[in-house]
Amino acid sequence: MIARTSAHLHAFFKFKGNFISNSHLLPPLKSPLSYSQLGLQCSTHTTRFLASIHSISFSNGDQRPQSKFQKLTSLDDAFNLFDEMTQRRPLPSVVKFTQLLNAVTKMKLFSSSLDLFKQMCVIGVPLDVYSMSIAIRCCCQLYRTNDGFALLGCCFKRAVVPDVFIFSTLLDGLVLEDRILEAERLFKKLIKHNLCEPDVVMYSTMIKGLCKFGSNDIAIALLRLMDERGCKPDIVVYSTIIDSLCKDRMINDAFKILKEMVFDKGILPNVITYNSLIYGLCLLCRWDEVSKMLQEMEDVRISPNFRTYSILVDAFCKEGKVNDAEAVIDIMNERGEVPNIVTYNSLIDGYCLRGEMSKARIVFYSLMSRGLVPNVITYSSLLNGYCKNLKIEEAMDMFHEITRKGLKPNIVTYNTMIQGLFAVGRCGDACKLFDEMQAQGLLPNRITYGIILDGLCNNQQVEEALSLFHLVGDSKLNSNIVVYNILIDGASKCGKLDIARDLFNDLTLKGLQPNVWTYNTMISGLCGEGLLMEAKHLFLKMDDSGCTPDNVTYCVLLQGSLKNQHYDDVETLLQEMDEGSYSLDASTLSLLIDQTAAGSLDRSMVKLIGRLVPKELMDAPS
DNA sequence: CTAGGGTTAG
Repeated sequence: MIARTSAHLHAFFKFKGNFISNSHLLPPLKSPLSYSQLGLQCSTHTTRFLASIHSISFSNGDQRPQSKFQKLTSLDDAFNLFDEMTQRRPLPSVVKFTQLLNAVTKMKLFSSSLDLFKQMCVIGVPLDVYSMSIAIRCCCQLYRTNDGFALLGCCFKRAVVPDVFIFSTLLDGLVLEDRILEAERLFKKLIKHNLCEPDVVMYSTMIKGLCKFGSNDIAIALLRLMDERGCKPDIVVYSTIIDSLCKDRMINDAFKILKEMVFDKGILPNVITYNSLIYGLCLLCRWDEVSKMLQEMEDVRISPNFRTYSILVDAFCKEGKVNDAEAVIDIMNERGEVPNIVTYNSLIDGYCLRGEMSKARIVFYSLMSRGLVPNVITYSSLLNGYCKNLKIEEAMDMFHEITRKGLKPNIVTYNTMIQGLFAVGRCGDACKLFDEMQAQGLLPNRITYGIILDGLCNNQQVEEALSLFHLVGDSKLNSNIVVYNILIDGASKCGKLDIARDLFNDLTLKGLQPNVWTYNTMISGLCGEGLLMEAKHLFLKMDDSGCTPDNVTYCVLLQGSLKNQHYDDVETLLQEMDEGSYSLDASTLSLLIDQTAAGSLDRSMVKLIGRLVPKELMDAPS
């Protein structure tokens, strides 16, 4: 089974290792810009689509605004109205058709909207810059930005001059598809060739793209540039940047930008800005400041909305503070913000992560009694809970329940289940499921890869994991510090410290930054082999390279020092911990107590040790 | 009659 497994995995990752898509480069544009110069290929589908578009002259219908377009609530109504309009003679104006198109687009029915657009072309409604921009937006929202560019080509052909709306929409499409290089290129061309003067929306779209790509600095540079060019950044631009900084845990920078917005530009934050900041503070577990933010919102009379509550519920659950999450849900109910399935999913996940499966099930039944329908995420959380508790049969039941309920397990479901099978040592079944997943048309991702490497390492198949790793080679999959952390841990735990060292050196050569985990794993491995000097050396090195040691680092080093009778080091470490507000974990603490009792550790340290005991351990009866 | 920002499973 093992041999079959590995051949299998190898074969897969060898050929599919690079499934993370690369952006396609746009050829440089020449002025004047034309569709073909944008270099985007039409699909056959698009070609047919274009072929169906004809320009025929039209008669003007009446021009008064009609509210019936906004009143449309169902697609059927829209189609009926469309049919009725096409029967009228003279044909209603393009404005009427565009209003209808817009109504359907507002319902997010982009495909239907495009169908209507095609029919408009067929019956000869002339296209103007408005109708074109809506059609292009539909393409872009459907992740068919290339088709959007094809329509841009139509604009050129029929002398519709594309405006800043159309270009912003296309830019947004490229950003949506992660084609950031092309987005940048398009943006620069537009400015360079004076095709349109970017407005605040276009800047904000480009800034969103830069943030998404992880270049907050460049995004901020663009913020400065727009200001210089006389385009005033507004709350959306600022909030985009603030949100990105918050997501990247750069909360201080986020507050700096916020201050600039408020004090230099006189723009007050709104509920969206607050939500971003609250999210960022939650990520960093800075609960005091979260509550300050909520207080501030109340002071300036901005009510928290559904998303605010959702962020809080989710954050509390992730922190294990499920009771606090429950309290937030109560508040939501009181204030008429009805919790939805996502809210309850967070709660279920919170209980599952704490292993409180019966409570998770209670929430599960209560959400159903409220008429909410569990989705694949609900089941995946429960599945994950059972897996983490090593209740593999229950997990399997849950897995099958998903299909029984007519839902489809997704990549997360499979990843979770595969991880669960590895956790109980059922490697063969894990691999079978890996096959099944692909048979279902799901592509393994970097998480799958990590789970498999980790699963192999923890089931005495480190060699297998390493050969899989080498086979994947220089692919993007291996440019991930997590992969190294798993392998370094696996290698050192089975006594292959040389390999662990090699991996550690290799990652730096690749330009990867070791993180706290990497250092902790290496230090732990070195301590395990009694190589205290080398471990201490690495400890100093990590601090030098800007990686702050955490509790784990100190506890690992303490345990190493204790087990190797380096009592001087124990004292130094304890003092450093005291100065840096670190705390002891349960196992290190009990080791310290044992050694003090046995007389090998000086009693003068007891007081110091006492200060390092975290509150949780004090309360726990042991 | 057309374009931009916030939460959500591993």
